[in-house]
Amino acid sequence: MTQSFADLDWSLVQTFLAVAETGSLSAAARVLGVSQPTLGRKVREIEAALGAELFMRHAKGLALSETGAAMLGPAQAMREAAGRLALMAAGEDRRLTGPVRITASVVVSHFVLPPVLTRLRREEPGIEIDLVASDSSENLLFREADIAIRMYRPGQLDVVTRHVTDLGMGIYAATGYLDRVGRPADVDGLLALDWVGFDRNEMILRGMAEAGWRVGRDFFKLRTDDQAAYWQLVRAGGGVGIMQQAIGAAEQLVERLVPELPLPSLPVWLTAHETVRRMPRVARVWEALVAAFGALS
Amino acid sequence: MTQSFADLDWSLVQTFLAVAETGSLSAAARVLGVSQPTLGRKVREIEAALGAELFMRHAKGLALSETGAAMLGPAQAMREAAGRLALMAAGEDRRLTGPVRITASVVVSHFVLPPVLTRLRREEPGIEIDLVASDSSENLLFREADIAIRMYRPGQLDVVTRHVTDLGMGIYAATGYLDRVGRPADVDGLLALDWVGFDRNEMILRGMAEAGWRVGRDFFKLRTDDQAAYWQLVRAGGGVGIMQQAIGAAEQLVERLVPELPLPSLPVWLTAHETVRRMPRVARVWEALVAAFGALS
DNA sequence: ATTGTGTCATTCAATATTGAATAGCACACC
DNA sequence: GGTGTGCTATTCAATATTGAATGACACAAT
Repeated sequence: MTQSFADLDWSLVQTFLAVAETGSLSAAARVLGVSQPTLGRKVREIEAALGAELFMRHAKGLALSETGAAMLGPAQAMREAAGRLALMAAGEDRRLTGPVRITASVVVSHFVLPPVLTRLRREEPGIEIDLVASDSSENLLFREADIAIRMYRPGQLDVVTRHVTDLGMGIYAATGYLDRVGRPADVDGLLALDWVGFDRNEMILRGMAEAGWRVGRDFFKLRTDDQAAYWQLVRAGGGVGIMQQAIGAAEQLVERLVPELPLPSLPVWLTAHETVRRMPRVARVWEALVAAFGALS
Repeated sequence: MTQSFADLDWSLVQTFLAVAETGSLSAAARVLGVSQPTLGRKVREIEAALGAELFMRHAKGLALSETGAAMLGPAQAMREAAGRLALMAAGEDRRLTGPVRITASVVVSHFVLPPVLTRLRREEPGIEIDLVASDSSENLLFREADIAIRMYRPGQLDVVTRHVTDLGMGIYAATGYLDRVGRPADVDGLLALDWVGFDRNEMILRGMAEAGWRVGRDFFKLRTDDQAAYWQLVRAGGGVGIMQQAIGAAEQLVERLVPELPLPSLPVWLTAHETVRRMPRVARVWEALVAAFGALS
């Protein structure tokens, strides 16, 4: 029997939102931690319940229909309310055990956090960590992450921020690349080399401007906003790039260029909603991150 | 593994709301159409997921804790958003088959609608009807009902209203009661009898005021706001009461008193959200109700 | 034309969830 | 004290749901 509108299962709306935002059942399944056939059934279920086609099926995923697009507003309003609800409950949660979700940039996730979190897991086996490697800004207000590690000071309301370190930066190029083009003796020689940069992300442009180098986007002949891909391009000899000293130093395939050149360092901020920050297990992870980043200075 | 806050199953919030508003697992189970053990498990599940105690258990049900009370706001915001979402989808639903939810007062539900809905079921077997007998005002904005039958013109925004009939009212008393106290010859004799009235509901007081009878709440020696109980009290000889003529006429155990006395009639309004009203199966039920109430005039 | 990739839809064994039945409790009524 | 009522918590057979495996499809790359 078809259920009434008033009886719509709200978890179906959750499913709808995930599929709408990822663009496919498979991707949404990965995000939600369920299987693709399960999501397929749930999408059909909400479409049947509402008597409306919310998605148009394609070989490479699902696109929102007009109806589906119209529903995004209220669906996102539900998520906002659900996040507020979770925040209220967080104030009551005194458990030291349970999950903590951390979001950090791809590079920090790959190179900085693994040893930190591994040690924390040994010290606090009751705390489970979800690490979300993402260069986008998660919304802490809605409990999409408990702690965010950022390279800028977030300006969101009601969040606690703490400056934990400044990451020293260095200029690197692959040994193979340098063997081929020669090692520059000065800044002019350095700037004449091929450079790897970001695409739309202006962080490097701003950093170079701060160092007094007026360059434009086309100065970089290889561009990507994916930070992991960025470093792989540099490692592979794609050109000169900028990376954290701790990461560059650990890499055998690259050489640091012109080490005496002062570069602006990269500030690292921990961020959390103040209610969430007070939860015992989040506070414990926060302390561990403060100590770990402090040791990097 | 304890799930993360971000992964909270929204149907658990739905459960929380139903239990919070009904005050017990058993009552909420009846409302939601699931079993009491199922709701018991789901309440424990959301409490575990949020790491907070939302309810205080009692022998006669569950009372909200402070945390639970604080969560009502965002939970109700979710329901509001879910209702808006359902309304948007309703505009797309062109099916003539499926469920339609009607809410009407207890008396109309008991005495007027059964033959109407029975005939409609024969004519449109693809339409399923949920009849909610309730004297409270459902919220049509949130799709808590598709069509409401009311004795007053609703003032809600975006709803379509239609005045379908005026119900003639009459004064009745049980034959047994009248045999015992005598049949009044005039209005003074009538007012000297015992009367059955409402408790907090002022509808009868207002009706009598309109008829020029200034009486107070204590004029009624038997009082209930439950309209079915009201009529049963009159039928059982509890005193004089006012009822729709169609209902009074069909009842063998009562007699109409002072038929020449003009009473204000009771207007009947059909109400539906305008988007919902356009859905084919809701439009069909609306037509059937218009025709049925029209035949009562 | 062939191959590889990522997608959705289907099947069915495995797993999870549900609800009937029941126990136990608190309270009101007699 | 005994009985009736309405509640929550527990057990376990019945039922529903899930996901592994698979087929089919569209598209890009070769």
